[in-house]
Amino acid sequence: MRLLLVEDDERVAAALVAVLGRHGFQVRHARSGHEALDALVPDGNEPYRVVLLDLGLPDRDGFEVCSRIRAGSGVPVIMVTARADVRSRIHGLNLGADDYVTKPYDMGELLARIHAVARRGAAPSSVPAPAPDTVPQQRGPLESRGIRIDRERRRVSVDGRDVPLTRKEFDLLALLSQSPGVVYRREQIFSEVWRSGWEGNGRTLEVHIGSLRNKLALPGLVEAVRGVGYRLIPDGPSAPAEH
Amino acid sequence: MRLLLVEDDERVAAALVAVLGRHGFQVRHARSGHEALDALVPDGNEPYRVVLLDLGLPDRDGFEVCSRIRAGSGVPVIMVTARADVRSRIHGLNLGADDYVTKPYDMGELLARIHAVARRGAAPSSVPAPAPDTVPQQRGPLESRGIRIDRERRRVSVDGRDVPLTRKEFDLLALLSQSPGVVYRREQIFSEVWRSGWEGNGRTLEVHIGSLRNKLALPGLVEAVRGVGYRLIPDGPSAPAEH
DNA sequence: AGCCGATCTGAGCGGAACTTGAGGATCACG
DNA sequence: CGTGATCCTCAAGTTCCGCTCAGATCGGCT
Repeated sequence: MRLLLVEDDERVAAALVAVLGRHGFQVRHARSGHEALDALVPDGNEPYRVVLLDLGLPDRDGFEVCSRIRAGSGVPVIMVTARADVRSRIHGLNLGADDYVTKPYDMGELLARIHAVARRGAAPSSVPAPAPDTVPQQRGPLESRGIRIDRERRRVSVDGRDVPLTRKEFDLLALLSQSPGVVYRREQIFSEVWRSGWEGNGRTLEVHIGSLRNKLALPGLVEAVRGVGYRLIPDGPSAPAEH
Repeated sequence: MRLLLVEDDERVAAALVAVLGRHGFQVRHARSGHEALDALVPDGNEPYRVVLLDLGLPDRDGFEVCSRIRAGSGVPVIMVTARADVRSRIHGLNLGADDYVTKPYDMGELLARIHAVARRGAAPSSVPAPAPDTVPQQRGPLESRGIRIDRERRRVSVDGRDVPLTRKEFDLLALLSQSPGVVYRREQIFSEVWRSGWEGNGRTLEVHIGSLRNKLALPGLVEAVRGVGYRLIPDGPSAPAEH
């Protein structure tokens, strides 16, 4: 059974490869997200049954790698990370991870979880051939429509103008901008931007969306999807053709 | 989306039913393993997408219920229990559970995990009745007849043209397109697209089908099956038999 | 404590989405 | 063919949901 291990720490990787090997896995070790994505393109070989995604500290990248993997393949992903906070867990799972394991973990349990997702199997290799135009996944500062998002500095600028945002406004924008075009449902937004388990009682979300909108001053950027949630309209002509 | 909750504590169950209901699940509550197994035998209704298995202290029984469920059905199971020790975790996962969550848990995380296993979907049930409808579950964008359904973005396009749909219209199309050719019965449609088992009194369903049809402008795509429900006519020349 | 910005809540508005009802079309079956 | 059941269309209601504004509350800072 082939397994793809994504791990940037050589020593951890070596240990894992050894253990997994002893348990019957044929492990391919990728040192970076980029290498992992390369390894996942179908090459006629037996496909990977599981991806073990363990990016050390730059977890932001880990999340991104996860959603990119998910965008291009149906292979099950287990995120393994030191970030144990609930927000990160939820975020990882919502991004498409099948399981989320925090360090330190028990090796036996990890093995059991690997088997669990492996036996559940890959989704119908999501898009066999045709997926030309999909996945404009965002990396680094989002640069579209003149918007620049600096996640580390928590800074946003539009056409060079610096736009000061409050915490919630920024988190909201950061979340939505992760995958421009995809609809984030209300519950998902609440669970990721607010403390989890919190049910938005009043008009909280709408108000923040509102203020985000007029601070950015980019009409049509943040679109409400009635009864579902919100999304960002990506660059191009989204063709707001009416019925 | 139907969900089976197995929980022997009434109060815990009530709370969970409430929360899950608010998050769009149609929850059936089973008080015992026996009841759960009963509930799982196929009865023509929409099948359960996830089982939440939460047997309080008599965990021994919990394990047994899990493996019995697994023996008879491919439905994903999440074990929720107070037993946090590694041995139990491993045991549960090896018995066929898809995830193992220990109390106390974060509600948001539980929801995320439910969604994770639900989107991975049921494995072909090992034992039960002849699975005639091999349900070619659609994962990536559906591409057939020039119609493209992007569930993440909630976008539908026909021959490249973007077709804006309302919520019900989209949900309807998304449901029917899950298994093109298979007839969805009215009650089934109502229980999936509308909340809670509510028998559509008026001509609601027909109206929505109607507007879906002329928005898509693909004559013959959505077919009514008299007295039963609706279905999508798949690509091929399934029956050019004119009369 | 007192200030000030950020966040939350509630009411009202407007419009999109949904529902309902009636009449006409179509189908299955005798 | 005739008839009843079922489905489709159209044009009202009616509900629901997102937007805005204004005031209340929270929380960090001096």
